[in-house]
Order: sequence, then structure tokens, then C-alpha cells
Amino acid sequence: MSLSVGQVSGLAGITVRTLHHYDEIGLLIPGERTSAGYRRYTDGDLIRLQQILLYRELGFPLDEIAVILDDPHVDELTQLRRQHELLTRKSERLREVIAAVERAMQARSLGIALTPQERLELFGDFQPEDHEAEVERRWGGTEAYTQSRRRVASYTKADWAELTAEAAALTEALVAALKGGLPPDGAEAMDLAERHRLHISRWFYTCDHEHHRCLGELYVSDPRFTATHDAHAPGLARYVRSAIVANGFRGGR
Amino acid sequence: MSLSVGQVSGLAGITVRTLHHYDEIGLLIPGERTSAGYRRYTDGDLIRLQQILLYRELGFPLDEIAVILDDPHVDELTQLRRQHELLTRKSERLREVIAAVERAMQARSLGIALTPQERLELFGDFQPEDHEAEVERRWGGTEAYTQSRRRVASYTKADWAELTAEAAALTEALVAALKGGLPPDGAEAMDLAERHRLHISRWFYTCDHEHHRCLGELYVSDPRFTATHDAHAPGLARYVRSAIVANGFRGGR
DNA sequence: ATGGGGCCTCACGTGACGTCAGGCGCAACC
DNA sequence: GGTTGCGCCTGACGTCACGTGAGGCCCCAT
Repeated sequence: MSLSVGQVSGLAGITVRTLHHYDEIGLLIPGERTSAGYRRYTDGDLIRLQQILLYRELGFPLDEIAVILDDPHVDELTQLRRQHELLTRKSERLREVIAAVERAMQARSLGIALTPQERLELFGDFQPEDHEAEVERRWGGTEAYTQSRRRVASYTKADWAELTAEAAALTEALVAALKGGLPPDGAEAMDLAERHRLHISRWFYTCDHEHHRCLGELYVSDPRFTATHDAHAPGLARYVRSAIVANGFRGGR
Repeated sequence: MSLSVGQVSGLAGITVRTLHHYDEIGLLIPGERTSAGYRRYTDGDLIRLQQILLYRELGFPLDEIAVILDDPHVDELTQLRRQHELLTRKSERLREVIAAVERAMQARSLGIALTPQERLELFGDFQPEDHEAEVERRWGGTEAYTQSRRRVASYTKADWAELTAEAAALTEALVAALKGGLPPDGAEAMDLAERHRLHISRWFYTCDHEHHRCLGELYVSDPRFTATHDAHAPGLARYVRSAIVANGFRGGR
């Protein structure tokens, strides 16, 4: 009960050439060949092909797929769980994009123009691989980065919930301080900056005052960070930077 | 308020090279250049970029994206509606894939093995563009195909509901006939075959007895059609083929 | 025995970038 | 006021995942 290239290509919705290619690079070598050299795909081959197509659709390059599938100490159930998680993540991202498009439609039909930044953030912030790759490029190699990465990887859902709640409260307080007209070098703002520093230290990496100051600079110099902050309140990025600097003078040295 | 390549690449989560590429092929030419030849992206450019990235993620090739976006008599709201529809379609497909993975997990943890066909159907049947491309390859150029395509394109939701209901009822009746042991060349089965032929004629293209016979052959020779039929009841594909042949002799000539 | 459809192996083409190489622009730092 | 560094520029070649023939077996059906 083995199938020919044509039959498999029909079943899987791919071309014969693709199957040839996968054979060439050793990703999917048919279990048998007829005496005439015809490829014959067994049931096991088909299962592997389905896995390949799934990971391919998730955006993995073929050589990585080979590594993933040929890992000997990973059984099929684990593969399925991985796939499931990646798929749901992708689905969530898609839902956000859809929501963004809906917002844009609403805005458009009301005659409001969204800022381009607001619309591009979707791509800048949510594409998981791309974003991580970019982070790697900017921060790769630094100690803070690797520490942060190790910690974050071990977080449970509950941890994440706590983390984001804490971050949200902090942002809210900062917005309130800004809108309340409190000076960035006042005690309240400095306290908030200190809370911010401790937040980073607790959840991501040990952040001393100097590092904190670098972060503050980044908030105003990197347009992505600036946009994220200023989305909550205009001028927030600069306000936070100032508060951080003031707090650094107070507590640092 | 224009941005440099680096700033745009950061915002959009893409590389500088990609922006250069889009400039080279004329997909996204920055609105301005400084005297030194530096690219400067305006707000309009960013909006266009966002549209490009959306269509790109939907799998469109870049030249097609250019055609879509440069279509003069399509305003932004229409674009958004198109995007929204395509995205929701993609989301639905993703949900089906997720559901399939969940089924596979359940089956696996219960120790049941799914047939490879069952798993590959997902890719064979639901990838919209690929599938259509394959249909084009197999049937492109035939008159029946173009006719079917024209008609199907004009169907409303209500039409589709009626169509699928009719098809489901027909399938059910065929399954009942098969399971009831009625001979495929008996009057009842032939009547059902005739109903099938009229169903095709009504909804897709004028289907005479000869064409109907070809279709019957296809049901048993093309594993995809066979699988679709036999999923309802084992042996259904062959049963339908026989009934069609018998009906052809009765009514055809 | 003779097509015709499916399959084979080269082998070059293509789309969407990645990746240097070599060099200008400009603000900062010494 | 050089020079260092970073960002930007233009070629130009490399890469990945195939697409697209060309030329030639295989095999079943007429």
C-alpha cells in the first residue's frame, strides 16, 4: 500500500517537484523504490510529510525541520504539543492583526486617520521570530540579555500574568504622574522610576542605576520604544527618562 | 517628519535590505531623498508599507501586491475589507489545522493511529491558492471548468447554503442505498445518480451522461475524490461510479 | 507496436531577499 | 581638525525553496 509521487502530490496539495526536492536534500526520502527507480511513499513517509508541511507553514526553514524531526529523543506526542503551541500562538497573532484591521476600518469609515506608527507596530512587535532575531542583533552577547532570556523562558502563565499586571500598574502610575504635572525630578516620579528599576531587576535582569540610565536613553532614542511609551501618553518616554536620571543621582552616587 | 531606512526597518520589523529591494523593484519608492541620496520615508510610504506587509504575510508575491495596491479604482476601505476577508479565511483554516492537531493528539494518547490520508487532507483540500492552482493545472482550459468558475463566483451565501444542503442530502441518500444493500444498477441507485448529475448541472456546469461517466471514473481513480467519498462510507466511490454507469446506459443511449 | 500519461534525472531559471565589499555623510570625540 | 564610528549608499554575488523545461525510460491500453 505505497503511493507514487503523483498520488502523494495530489493528496498533500504540493507539486511533484517539491517531493523531488525533499528527496534531494534528504528531508523526505521515500521508503521504497521500484526496480524502475520510481519513488514509492509508505504510510510512515506520509506521516513525516504531514509534519514537514505543518512546520513549513509555521515558517521553519527546511534544514531546521529536518533537525526537529530527526531528534531521536522527541516522540510524536511531543511534536504535536509543540505544533499545537506554535499554531495557537500564530492564531493569536492573526487575531490581533484582524482586530487591527477592524480598528483601521472603523477609523477610516469615521474619517479618522491612524498614525503610520500605530499601524506598523503590529509587524514590529508581534512577529515572534523576526523580532527575536532583531533583539539578538541588537543585544546579543550582552550578559543582561542572556540572563533575561534564561529567566523569561522559565516563566509560567501565572508569572506572566503577575508581570504584566505589575507593568500595567506602573505605566498607569507614570501616566498619572505626568498628567498630574508632577515634576520628573520630584520625589514621586523618582519613586516610580525606582519601582521601574526594581521591576526590571525582578523579572528580567539585574539592573543597576547605570544600566537603568542607558535604558532611559533608549526610550527616547529608539523610535519603537518611544512609540510604545507615547502611545500611553504623549511625552511619556521623555518623562520616564528624566525621572530615571533624577533617581540615578539620588540613589546611585 | 520623514524617517530613514533604519528607523522604518525597526518600526516594521524588517531589514534594511528588504526596503532596498522594494525600492529596486518599484514596490515602495521612498517619497523623498536627501541631497546625499539618503532614502526618506513619508507617512504615506509607511501606510503603503503596512499594506505590503499584510499582503505579503497572506502569501501574495510582490508583483501581485504592486498590482493590487496600484489599482486606481480601489480605495483604502475596499483594501481593508479585502484584507479582512482574507485574514478571517486564513484564521479559519488555521483553526481547522489546530483542531486536526488536537484530534491527532487525542488519538495518539489513546493509542489509535490515524490514516495518513486523513491527516494530509488538511493540506490537500484547504490551502486555497494552492488548491486552486492545482485545479487550474488539471482542468484549466476545459469549457466545463470556466463555466463552473463563472457561476460559482456569482453565488451568494444563500446559494451556497442551498447547494451544500442539497449535496449533503444526496450523499446521505447514497450512503443509505449502499448500506441498505441496494444494487448500484438498480432503479433507486440510478435515480440517485441522475439526481447527482442534475445537481452538477444546476450548480456547476452542464453535465451530460458522458461527462458524468468521466466524473465517475475520476471518483475511483483520483485518490482525493476517493477519500472524500469513502470517508462517508467505505466503497462509496465505487458504488457511485457503478450507479452512474448504469444510469448512463438507461438514459444516455 | 504505438501512443500517451506518469515517472526519471539533469540543469538552468526565479523570487525574495541575505551577505559582503568598497565608499560617502556626518556628528562626536580627542 | 583629523579620525573614529555609525548609518547610509550602490553594486554584485550567494542562498533557499522550489519552477520549468529537455530528453529519455516505463508501462498500460488501444
